[in-house]
Amino acid sequence: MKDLSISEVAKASNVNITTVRYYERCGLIPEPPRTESGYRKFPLEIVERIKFIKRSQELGFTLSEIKKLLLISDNDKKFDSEEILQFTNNKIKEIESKIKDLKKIKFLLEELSKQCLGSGNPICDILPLMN
Amino acid sequence: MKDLSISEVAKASNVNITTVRYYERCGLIPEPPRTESGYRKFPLEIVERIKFIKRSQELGFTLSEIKKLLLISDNDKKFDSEEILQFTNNKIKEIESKIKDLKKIKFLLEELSKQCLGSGNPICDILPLMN
DNA sequence: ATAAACCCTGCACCAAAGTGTAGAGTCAAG
DNA sequence: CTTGACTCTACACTTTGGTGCAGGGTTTAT
Repeated sequence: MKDLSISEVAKASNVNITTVRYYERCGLIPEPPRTESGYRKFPLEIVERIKFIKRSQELGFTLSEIKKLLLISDNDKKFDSEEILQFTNNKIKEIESKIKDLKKIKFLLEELSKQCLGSGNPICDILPLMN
Repeated sequence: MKDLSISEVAKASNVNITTVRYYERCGLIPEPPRTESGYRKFPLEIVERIKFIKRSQELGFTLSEIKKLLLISDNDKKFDSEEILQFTNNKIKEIESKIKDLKKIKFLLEELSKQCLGSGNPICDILPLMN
């Protein structure tokens, strides 16, 4: 198994090369080993990790939330069971509520789309959607 | 029906007062009428609109995406049916995919939570989650 | 009628999440 | 053995989404 250079990682995970270094600095990805001359060499799995980070961001999580989730999943010993349990249970509730609201927005979009097809006048009440 | 002052709006929608002005500047909420002396007076519905904006952000949408959605829902004449149809259909797909990935993360969290309870060693592979 | 509590504009500043640049070393192909 | 592509660090800059003044006018409660 060949390691990856930073630019290979960047290309494969579809982020900017400087973003990879930025994630390392922030502790979102572990510091990789280096070559003699100081070049980073990443294990293949890093690509999945970065994709996970990017996707989680698109789902509305901040880098610091994502970092905590990753550390927990890495089985970092910084956290005790109690804290993990609290974190995971909170996040689960948060996610359930996000799914609920995304479905509402989806419904709204479907209405808008329908009105567009059958040229009825759009009467789409977006506003009380989040209650 | 009494109108609302900017601070009433801010309090009711749980944002900073300056955020309300910011949203106005960005065109996310319409410019409200003013009193003689230049004070903004908002209709009650503005609160729902701002809540919708905040929530949509938490769901991973940017202000400019949210703006477009709101304009479309306002039946702004800037867009033709074709464009609306494209926009809504794309967003619907995006949302379906977000829901899918949120469910995956939820599953991961449930695994982590379980491992925490039954003190089995955590072997939770977060990384290939998004494929 | 005078504080306290509001509101206005304009501008500067802030944090998060990157991006770009300078200056220097490294590697690989011809 | 050098030219072009790649890497390094450090630091400055950018964009998005706001926040915080300063300096001024307004409203309300006593």
